Amino acid sequence: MEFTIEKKLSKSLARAGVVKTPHGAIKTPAFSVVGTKASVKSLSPEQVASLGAEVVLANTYHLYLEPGYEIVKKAGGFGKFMGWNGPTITDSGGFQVFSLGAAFGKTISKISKEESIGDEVEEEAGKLAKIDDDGVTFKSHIDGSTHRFTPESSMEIQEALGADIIFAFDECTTPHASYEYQREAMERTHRWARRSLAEHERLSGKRLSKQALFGIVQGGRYRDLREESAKIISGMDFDGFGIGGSFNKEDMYGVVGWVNKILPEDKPRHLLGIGEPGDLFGGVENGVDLFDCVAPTRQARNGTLYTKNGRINILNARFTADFSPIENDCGCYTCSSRHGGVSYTRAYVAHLFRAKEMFAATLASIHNLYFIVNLVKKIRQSILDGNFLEFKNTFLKQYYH
RNA sequence: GCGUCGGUGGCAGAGCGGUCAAUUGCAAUAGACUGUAAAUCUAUCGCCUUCGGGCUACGGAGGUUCGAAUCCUCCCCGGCGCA
Repeated sequence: MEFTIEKKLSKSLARAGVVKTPHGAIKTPAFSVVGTKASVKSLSPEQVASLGAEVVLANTYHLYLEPGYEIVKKAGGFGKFMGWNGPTITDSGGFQVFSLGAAFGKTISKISKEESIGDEVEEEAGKLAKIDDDGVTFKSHIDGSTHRFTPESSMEIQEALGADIIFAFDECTTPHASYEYQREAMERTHRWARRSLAEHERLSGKRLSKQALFGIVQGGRYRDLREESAKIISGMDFDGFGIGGSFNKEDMYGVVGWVNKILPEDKPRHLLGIGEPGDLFGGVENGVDLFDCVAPTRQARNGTLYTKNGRINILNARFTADFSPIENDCGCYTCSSRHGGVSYTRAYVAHLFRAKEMFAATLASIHNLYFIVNLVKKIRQSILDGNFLEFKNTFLKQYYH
């Protein structure tokens, strides 16, 4: 992997560049589509490509459970397995430490909107992930069977999955964890980062085209932890960096800025799991090159669609007889007239959702992914054109009016 | 005509003397979703409300009872059986 910066802005940390991978280039800033189980839910790889996506991210834990990493390895890696020829990324399974651990059975998100920080009572009962210093023991959410992930096994699996960019095994914490716990988890993530790096070297040292390994910065919402983590992870020989963990919604961009001021400028930074429209501007402005997020596809499947005037819920009664496209001047397949001279209408998409037709998910996902992927492309162009701030202000004013 | 079973909130369908404005599912109306445990989840879902409560309701009309969706009588409607 190779990273070059084409243009940097002087008034912010924003930059535009290119990440070159063995499977093609990613023009950054870029949004990586999420295809957790080697499938972007409800979309074919052709649809993913034609909406403009350049890179797909899959998940180590999920592919380890099914179909198993040996199968994916035999297939030639998850990209080849699913029929995606472009660049690929795998997450390490670190997010499942959170989602199957502290967050399991609860409504908490990695983004906190309240001030209820540090008041979470830790309960072990019911969790599917148990953390110790050496690794994490998971109970499969599919059949309850027990599995063990360590930094070493995550590297081994990710090597088999064959993505161009892989991540160090980390612990994603909840935003409700105390400062003491955030520190403990961060320090553990640092030790795991060293082990991930060492194992990756051992596994791929002999290979010519080794996978790029990104280290992950943690530290929750605390400035001293985030800066300490950025320094320590920067000091390791990673090819790029992930910014992970939990955030408080209102100070998320600030946290990203603290970290990116410390991370080496010449390596790409991936803001893990973030990607709602407003967040993309905040991320880019604070030095982020890569994003991935399930929000566009998950929300699409649940009827929430992005428009430049904000989100709409296509299931609302007011759309049942609305024969205009989801968004008038949108260039996506769903909104354009590429398929027989007419666009799909809000009324039709609403009907598909109400009738529980699978095609609803496809049309909605195409629209949302196009919206997000293209928004990041426009952000990139605005950096190159030198009008990032104007674009940001115009967009956000209209979107969050 | 006789017998029999049944008529419950938009639909299906529980309840069978009080704790019933009435279980549950669906539909409906909103909301949520940020490295996918998710084509999921949450709330509301008779009318009014100063959110304490008030009012009208289980085919219709009477009745029994302190109290009825629940028991009795008659009527209306539907299924089935016999004529």
